[in-house]
Amino acid sequence: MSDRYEPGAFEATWREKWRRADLFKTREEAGAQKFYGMDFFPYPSGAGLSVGHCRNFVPTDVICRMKLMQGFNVLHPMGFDAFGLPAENEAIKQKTHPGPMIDRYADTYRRQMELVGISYDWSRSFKSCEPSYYRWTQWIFELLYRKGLAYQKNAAVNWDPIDKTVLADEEIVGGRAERSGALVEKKFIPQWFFKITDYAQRLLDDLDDLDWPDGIKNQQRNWIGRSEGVEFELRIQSETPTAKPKIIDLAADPETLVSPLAALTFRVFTTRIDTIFGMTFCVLAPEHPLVENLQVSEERRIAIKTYQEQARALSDTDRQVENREKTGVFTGAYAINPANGKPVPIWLADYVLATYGTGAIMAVPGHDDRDFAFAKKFDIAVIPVISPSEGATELNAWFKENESKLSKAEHQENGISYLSPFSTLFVPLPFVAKDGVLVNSGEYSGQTVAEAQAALGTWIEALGIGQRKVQYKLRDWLISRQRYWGCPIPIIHTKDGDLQLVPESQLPVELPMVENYEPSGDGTSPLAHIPNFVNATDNDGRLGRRETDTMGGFACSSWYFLRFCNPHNFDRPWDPELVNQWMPVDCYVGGAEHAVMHLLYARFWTKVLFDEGLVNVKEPFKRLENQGQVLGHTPYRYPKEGEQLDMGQEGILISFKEAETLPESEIFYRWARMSKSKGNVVTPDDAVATYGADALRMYLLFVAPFNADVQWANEGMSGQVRFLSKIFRMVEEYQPLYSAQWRDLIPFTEIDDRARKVRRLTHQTIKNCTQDIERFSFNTYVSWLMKFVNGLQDLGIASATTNELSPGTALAFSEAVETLILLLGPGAPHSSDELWSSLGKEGFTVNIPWPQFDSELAADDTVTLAVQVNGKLRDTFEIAVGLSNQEYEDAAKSREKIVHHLEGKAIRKVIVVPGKLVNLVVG
RNA sequence: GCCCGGGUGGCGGAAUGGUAGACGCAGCGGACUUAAAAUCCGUUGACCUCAAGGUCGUGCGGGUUCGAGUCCCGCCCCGGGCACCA
Repeated sequence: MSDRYEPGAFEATWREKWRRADLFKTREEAGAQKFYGMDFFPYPSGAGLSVGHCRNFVPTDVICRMKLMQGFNVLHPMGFDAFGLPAENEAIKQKTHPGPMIDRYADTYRRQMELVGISYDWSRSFKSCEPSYYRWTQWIFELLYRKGLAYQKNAAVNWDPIDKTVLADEEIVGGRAERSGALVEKKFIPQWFFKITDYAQRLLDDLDDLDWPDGIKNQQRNWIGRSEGVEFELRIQSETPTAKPKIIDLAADPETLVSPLAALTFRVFTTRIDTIFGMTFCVLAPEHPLVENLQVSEERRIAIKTYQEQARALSDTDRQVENREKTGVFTGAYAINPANGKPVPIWLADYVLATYGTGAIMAVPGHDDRDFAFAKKFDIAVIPVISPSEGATELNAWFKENESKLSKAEHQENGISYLSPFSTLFVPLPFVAKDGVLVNSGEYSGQTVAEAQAALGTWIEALGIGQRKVQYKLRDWLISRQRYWGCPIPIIHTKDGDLQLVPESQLPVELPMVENYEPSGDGTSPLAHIPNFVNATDNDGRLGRRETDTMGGFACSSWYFLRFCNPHNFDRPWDPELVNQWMPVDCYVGGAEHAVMHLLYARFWTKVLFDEGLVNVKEPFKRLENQGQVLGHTPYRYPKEGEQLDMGQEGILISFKEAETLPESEIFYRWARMSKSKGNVVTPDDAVATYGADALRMYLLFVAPFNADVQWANEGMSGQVRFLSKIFRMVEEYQPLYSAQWRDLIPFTEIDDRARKVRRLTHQTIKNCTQDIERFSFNTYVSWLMKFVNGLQDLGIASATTNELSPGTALAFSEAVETLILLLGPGAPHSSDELWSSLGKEGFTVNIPWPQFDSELAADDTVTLAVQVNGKLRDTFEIAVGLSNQEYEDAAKSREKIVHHLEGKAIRKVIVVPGKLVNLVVG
């Protein structure tokens, strides 16, 4: 063996030995505990892996390898998320078929993962585009359909004109398609949805018990967007416009009551029912169906139509511009505020969304920012009904006195400025805080917001015009894609326009292998233009039409973790016994960008499958960890005069080659996510060739906390080369004195002070390494190993061969060397095996039991006691552990330096933290 | 605007309310060497001081505590997510 880390000499050899020994085939020993460790399902891109990807799966590998050594049955699989837009787009660009292309790319991924020594059980691998897999994706689709959780409806959807497909809300960022960057357009076509909204509450509730990063849990909570409120009905009165709208007293006007218009109603949802007395207008979304039924003058009808068309033409981006000026149009109709019987105008405005709640709101400009902005622009009354509790009484009195002045007409003349007389009594409007008291609200005046919400909710329910309701922002999951490269939806449209499921026995509906699969661009899938595919016989033997949309890739990744438990089952998606044996995934590792897509969908499917009794877990991923990104040093140049920059860019991306040719004043560097297009990718191939796989692994672990971003520097790996070399040298030098029998001999050998220190260090290191791997603190895991090596050197292991060692010390060093090699195993498995064999041992360290720490051996017999005077550190000294508080106190007081600080002062208080610190409070 | 993270030496970062800066990188000084590489030893937060020693120091301002990087209140800055969701 060499006295340094020479990866070229042994790493590939060990990987070959692991492969031949089938070392990572999943062990399923009866009686052993299980550990399911998994990385996110990767899409194998043509660029291959970068060291950034390794940052994900090296740590997972470390924890899986430790669990293997601890005797767990470990399931550590890897497969490929092969269906979907990225693969199809890439294949179109390359003028090839996505199937074979993905196979090639996946092979590259696998080769690179093996190069880094990841312990995947490849016998369980699959790609989501294989019929043997997607057969069961379709099977689950059918299950959802039968349960009423999959449905088709004509919907306004997000249309990506570049990728020529429909996209889910989640795939749109700032009005642009996340993938293609295209401005998303609106399109009305029939779409398939999964009814995830039925599970909103459970998806929210069950987050509480998950061991996930708080950030991800919060993102999911926000995405689900639960809010509690009241939904109630408003009656409408249409009327022809007059110069000044007259106020209609419904009760006093029998005509309005018999008029068919009087029966017109619409519903609104509010979370602030306590502000109902302050409702001064209502707003309908432009798309609200009621608008067509309003009887209004021709003039108004035209204005309304114009506004509706404007709103429809508006792209989502335009509509979502920050602080956009409010727009709207008065419908000419009035609704009756049920709280006080007063009519309020009904407006149309696009700040109310058709897709949330009822698509209509009661507007309370006094206590809502948006309503206030709208009221201000269109000069609508603003009536305060909530006040900070101080001053509420005076305010109420003022309202009582001035009630007559508060008519609508009066207000319109005075704008909102009429509030100024009591501005001293009132905070500026809109007052949106909830810690206030009702004013100007009839019998509810004086109640707190919370009290009034309860009372008014009850009142609405008793009146029979509404009820308390919970609303969610979560929308149903849009699953269909008008594209070729995806899992076909197993549905046949019959002649009569009915939908039928393809019988289970006929699954999978296979994707036809065709040459031309490019998007048709007409809003239909390319599959619609393949007669052999489209023409199908329905279940009654008649000619029907096959559904030609395919499922988005998130369907495939919503259950793959179940298939890994039983990947080659031909008859069933999985054997429940096997799935229940392995599930849930104990540790799931991947990027934070999937917070509200994949992770929410997979949870939804798992719950549906749980309800069906097909799995016995309600949640798929017990623990989730997000790795930080690896950023590459990326050169840019400043723009030349007149040159256009992309949004948010400060310069123009250039290659490293180009950067070398330009003067320093014209270029600058930024840290950017590694990507092929930025040319800043460091591949594992390069890193392994130059520094070695173990050096790469150790550097990835050590460079930063697991979830923090990393600024990549190749030089960092040379530090790990140095550290590993140090270990090789140490083991090489100690090898002649190594005794494999240390465990048996130590009990019969005298352990001197030095031996005790060696053993203490060894056992403390075992404890710390085990704990830190468990809690994903890999950087400190590596640093404990470094301290271990440094410590053994300080204890003279290097001079062991030249100096006489006591038998006990020699055995203690043998234990230490062996332990070091085993603790190193998860991080640097090649080196671990190489060192292990250099001690004359057979086999692989991954099969050797993980070292056990002995708390007695790990315990210190002396401590460094810190002595503070008035909280300031004044002295430290070594003292035995296990003394009484009094003994520590006395020892501290007798220290020379301390005596000096105590001179002439009285000790008022003494705090003793046993074995740590004594704080003397003097005055 | 709302919701999450985060702010510690020249750099990456450590630190269950108890000795701030572990471990490493980079630097500096030295040993070995004809020389270099490799390796080893020492040193490295700032300031005051010949020294012993002392003062300050974890984004800013307050507070709780015998004791605060850590807890509380109020801000500032950076990163991420959501956003006219009633």
